[in-house]
Amino acid sequence: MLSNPPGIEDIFPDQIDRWNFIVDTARDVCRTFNYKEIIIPVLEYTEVFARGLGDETDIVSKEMFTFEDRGGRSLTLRPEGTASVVRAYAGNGDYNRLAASKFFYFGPMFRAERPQKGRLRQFNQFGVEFFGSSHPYYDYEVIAVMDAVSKRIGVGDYELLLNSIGCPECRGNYIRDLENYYRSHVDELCDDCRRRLEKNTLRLLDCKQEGCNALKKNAPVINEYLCETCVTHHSSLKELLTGHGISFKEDPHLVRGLDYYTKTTFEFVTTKLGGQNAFAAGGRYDNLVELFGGKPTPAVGFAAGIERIMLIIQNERIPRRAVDAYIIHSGNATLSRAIELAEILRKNGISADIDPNAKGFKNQFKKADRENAKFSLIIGEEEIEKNSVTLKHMSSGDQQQVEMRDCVEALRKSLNNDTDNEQG
RNA sequence: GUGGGAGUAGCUCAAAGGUAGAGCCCUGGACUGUGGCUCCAGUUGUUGCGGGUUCGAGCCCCGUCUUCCACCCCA
Repeated sequence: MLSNPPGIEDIFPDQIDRWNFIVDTARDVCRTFNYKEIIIPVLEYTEVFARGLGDETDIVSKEMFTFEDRGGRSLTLRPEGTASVVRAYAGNGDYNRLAASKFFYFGPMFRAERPQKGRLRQFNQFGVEFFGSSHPYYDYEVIAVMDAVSKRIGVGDYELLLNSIGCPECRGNYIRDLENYYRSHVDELCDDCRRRLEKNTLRLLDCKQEGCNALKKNAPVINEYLCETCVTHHSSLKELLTGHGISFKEDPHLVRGLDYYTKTTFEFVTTKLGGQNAFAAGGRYDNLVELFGGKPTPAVGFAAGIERIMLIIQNERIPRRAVDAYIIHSGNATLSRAIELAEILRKNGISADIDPNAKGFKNQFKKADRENAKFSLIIGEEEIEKNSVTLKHMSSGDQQQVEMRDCVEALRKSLNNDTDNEQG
């Protein structure tokens, strides 16, 4: 038996209603904020990520699926979406000449990590990116999109963590002092943190080891280093969030794994994901478009993990999409009438299924039941003689015989009634 | 990449180194034109794969694959 590569999974139909519920909700929320869907490629030149995310980041240095094409150019399966959207935006005059552009996307991402709960090698993200203004309203807006998605999906008990990591200027001062502070305590650090000290000082604040955690208390805090512009931006954002009913928790230790962030960073976190806690994360990246060769364009966005949200709501009941009509026949002439009926129903937008091999009504009713069919339609010898069809409402068991030509109308009416009742 | 646990029927799980089992599911029957409930019967299988130890391995050993958990990191 062949198997999947590790961390690369199939999603079978029994999970699809849940999946679509998440995706449809996200898409609909984006629509209400006037974000436009963009489809970006899965493969990019490696340079897009190396330059965009930073050579020294973990993702680029050890987690990418990279290979050469036949011409010897290095290609990489995208590990995230933002770099691609920025690449696309920067290179497309139809959009980058506009005062503002608003995009969202869905799609699979690839990272060569060791799989565990909530962490796959191929996973799907839903992401939102805004280009064209440094106004804190847009930081608020993308956060509001994710907050609305979370609420509508029913992600319970989540928290929004918020921080500002400043602009390159004020952050530079901060990192220098942070580095000095930790350097003076280097013998108290764990091995990982000594490495972080050389590679990515900000990540020292993430360590969960006891010794390093203790050092955190007296470490310099980013807030005190932010320049006036960054401070103003951050407090405006906080006012907007508070003023519009989005609660958040300030976390001065919240840093992101990618180099491109400036000012705002945020994470939506929950305790339901095992060792992982974030199901969406993002921030502002005011310098990335320029880095990709575009004109300087402030931008802000986030990405959410669809599989992680699937895990969070795995015990919630999601309405199951079921076939409208299961057609039951008794072979021969009744089968060909049954097939005709299926065709008529389908052309009228009513979903219909049929099993040509089925023998016996009992057998077919069982299948209808298993398919969760709303109606069973019987076409047997008796119905053929009368040119009629018997409709059986499966949940109530009610049954009526109607003229063949009235079948579509009768079904349509009953299906609408059911929908109204469900909604009411 | 590091460290630990696990892998037996479609699923959830049993089986002191000595003949592979239960529940659910599935198939059929009781009920030949009526599903869900009940009862009865039946198939559940290369014990992940490959080696080794042993008279004998689902069980012990080695390797490998997959999976889970944690670390690293991240959605």
